[in-house]
Amino acid sequence: MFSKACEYALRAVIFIYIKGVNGARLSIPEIAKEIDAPLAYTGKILQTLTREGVIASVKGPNGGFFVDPQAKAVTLADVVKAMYGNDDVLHTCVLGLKECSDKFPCPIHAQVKGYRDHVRKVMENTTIRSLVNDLSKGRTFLKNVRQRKSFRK
Amino acid sequence: MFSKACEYALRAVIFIYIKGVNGARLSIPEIAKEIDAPLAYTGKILQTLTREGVIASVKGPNGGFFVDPQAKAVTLADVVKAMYGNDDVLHTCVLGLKECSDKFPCPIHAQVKGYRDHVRKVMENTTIRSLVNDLSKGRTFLKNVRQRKSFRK
DNA sequence: AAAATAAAAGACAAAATAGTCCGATATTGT
DNA sequence: ACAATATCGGACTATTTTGTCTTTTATTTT
Repeated sequence: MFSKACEYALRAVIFIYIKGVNGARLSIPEIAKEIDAPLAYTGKILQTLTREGVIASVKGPNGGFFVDPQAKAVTLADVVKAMYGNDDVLHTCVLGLKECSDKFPCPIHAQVKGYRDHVRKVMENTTIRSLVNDLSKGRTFLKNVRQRKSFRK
Repeated sequence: MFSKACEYALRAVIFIYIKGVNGARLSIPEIAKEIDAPLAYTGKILQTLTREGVIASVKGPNGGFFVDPQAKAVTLADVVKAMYGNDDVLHTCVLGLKECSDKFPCPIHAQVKGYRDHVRKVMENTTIRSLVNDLSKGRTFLKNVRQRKSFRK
């Protein structure tokens, strides 16, 4: 659905909101490790997110990435837009038709339209902040837990 | 959502089912033009679809691509599988987690799960044949109609 | 002020995807 | 049998995406 870069971006921003809400600053290595993404590539992505105002950063010792306390609420769609430059990906037709719409539907428009609209609304209406609670309580997860072969008791 | 190759493939197969149901054979140029895709690339894709048994073909004069009358019903998911070699794309997590599931959900799993499953079911349960009627009656479309500037009356 | 630290910036490199081209092969009509 | 036609198969090119590396710049600590 989304590019790797966008997936990493979403995971990174969510992570920063968990650990960085109190103003704490997160380094590239910390973030890359937590979201299970390549280190240098994660740096590139964080750079883009900062430039686009999704997160904030400071250089130097004790620097890193954090949540700008006076920025307005960031949604999942905001992250997507920051990474692609637009939110076309939330609107595109499954068959790739540029003009697919209710009035000019592709053969499976009726069947999937509801889904696409729903996902778009979820992305537009879900703030990153709203995801933090479940995550920090361990009800949702940001990366795959390695399955252990067995436990010694 | 899908690769360009997969989009072309879906459009191509649907078209072949419209024009080729009575055993008529469609050439690469005819198909490429109708689905608005690059000629040679369309050839490549049709080759794959034929190899995978989604459609049939004969070489030589009056040859081309057609619907094998004794093949079992082809679904949208069959086309997707033919192009990717699997149907992973119908199962993947929005955030790119390999193990995302009800028991081990990503932060937005709950919000999008129902609809992802819906799309998968649509793809698996919708046969190409079932799309033909609306299409040939002009209720759905396979390519963008160029908008004319004006009509002379 | 100097040293240390961490992100920013930009040039590269690798891999995947998209797309082209051409010779070989199969089929049909004459 | 021969010529014409259309897909098949594979090599090749182009573009985009993914990822790395090195230098510069900003900030903080000593």
